[in-house]
Amino acid sequence: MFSPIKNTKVYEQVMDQIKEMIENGDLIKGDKLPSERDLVEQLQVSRASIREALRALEVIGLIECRQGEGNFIKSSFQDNLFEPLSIMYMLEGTNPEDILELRKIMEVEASGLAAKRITDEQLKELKEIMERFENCGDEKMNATIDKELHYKIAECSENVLLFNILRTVSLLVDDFIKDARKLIIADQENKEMLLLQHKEIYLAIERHNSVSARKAMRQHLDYTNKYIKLI
Amino acid sequence: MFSPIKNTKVYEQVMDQIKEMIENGDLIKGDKLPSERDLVEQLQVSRASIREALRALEVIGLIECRQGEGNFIKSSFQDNLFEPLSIMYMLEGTNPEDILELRKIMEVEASGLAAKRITDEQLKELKEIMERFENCGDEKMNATIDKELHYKIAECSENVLLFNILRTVSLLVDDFIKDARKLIIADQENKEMLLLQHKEIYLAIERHNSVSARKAMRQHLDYTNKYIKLI
DNA sequence: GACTACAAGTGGTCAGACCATTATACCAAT
DNA sequence: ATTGGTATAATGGTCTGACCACTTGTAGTC
Repeated sequence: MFSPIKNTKVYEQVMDQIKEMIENGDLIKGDKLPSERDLVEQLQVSRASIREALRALEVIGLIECRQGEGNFIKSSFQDNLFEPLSIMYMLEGTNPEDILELRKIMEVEASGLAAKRITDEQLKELKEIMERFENCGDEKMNATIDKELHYKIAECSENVLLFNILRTVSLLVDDFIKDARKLIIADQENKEMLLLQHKEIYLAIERHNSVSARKAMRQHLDYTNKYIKLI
Repeated sequence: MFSPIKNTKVYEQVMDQIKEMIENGDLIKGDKLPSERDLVEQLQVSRASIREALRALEVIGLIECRQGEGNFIKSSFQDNLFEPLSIMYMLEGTNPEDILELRKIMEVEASGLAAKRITDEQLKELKEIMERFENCGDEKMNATIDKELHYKIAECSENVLLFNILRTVSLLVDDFIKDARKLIIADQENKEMLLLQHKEIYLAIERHNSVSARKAMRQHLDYTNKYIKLI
């Protein structure tokens, strides 16, 4: 019958107005917001409220605050999801295997899409990463390149949303199972196995063979996931 | 050679301390934080800084602020991701089809997992929703039950992370293509088609047939996605 | 016993001050 | 002409103390 009264806080209204300007395109990536003191006059609220709103916009990844310079609309939104996802993971009583499962799902599909959509240009970049991967002795560097490779494949899926979420999920994996990667690579036999698996993925993508790419990625992640779970 | 000096702001330190207490389990779901004035004394900083930190924690979904009562650790984290994901979608120049594609990927896999893991109890609940879906004439109600069904299937995947992210992605879809669902349902022929498709999904899950469940869900989403893209 | 009115505690907002950092322009020394 | 210093203004960061708005509990009243 009745709907509850919503008590709109000032800082929420400030947030909304700024968000709206961004949605409307009045403010775009990299733009500088009016100074906090200007906003005080324009919006007729206290600076404290302005700042609370800005703080909120900052943590959701919309703006970037630089002391002495000003407040800016962020130009990269790649890491927005990490904080909230990390919190969800921590407090929702999540099974650690859930995250591996989720990553597998996304990575497999990303690989399939990449095989379909990758351009020659991107293929060259991917090949270059593969070569560095093969010729790399240092273990730490090896792990870095491994990440880079998966990252690149995800990017080639040409689905920004998938790419960014997958990236966030991978960060979570790294964060909570950070030692596993090293352990896997430390073993020489594994190392060769991994190299082989990556090669298969690469070749499938190169041939634009989506089915093979998904299969190769699935096998690869089944292998590494099994390893991680043992720890 | 050198690494940049990090200028740690006060509100960030406050955030970190509170987050740490939560990570350590000193504060758990539903707990009440000390009052802002208490925190001022304990942390020896101004209330403004405390409040900026609390605001930040609020928007990432960690705490809930209730005027007159206090600040509490949130007990549900289901909607944390929406804001940042929505922003990413808006500003990253995302192709609208990306989100449909992503939803399809996740929903198909969720359906497959649900077929594997669903309990008899959950099956009963799912069946009950299906029955309501069949016997429902009202279009608006129909859309609601449709959502409920997909939602339940995702839940039965027993992967909290997948469930929550899928839920968020679905919210995004609803938000940006909100009229499509009505249009689809408005057409009587479609309506029967959709009912049939849902039934197939349900039956596959009931038989714990993962492959069929994924296939049925994929066909269903191919159908609706095609419809949406026409608009 | 049920209702009312008040008081205490809490988050929400405001005003104004000062600190810390950055950018800029100008100047001096080389 | 380049480098380094200096003064200044603009901006974000922090602090203080006051008051408003809401929730809760309680003492008082009928």
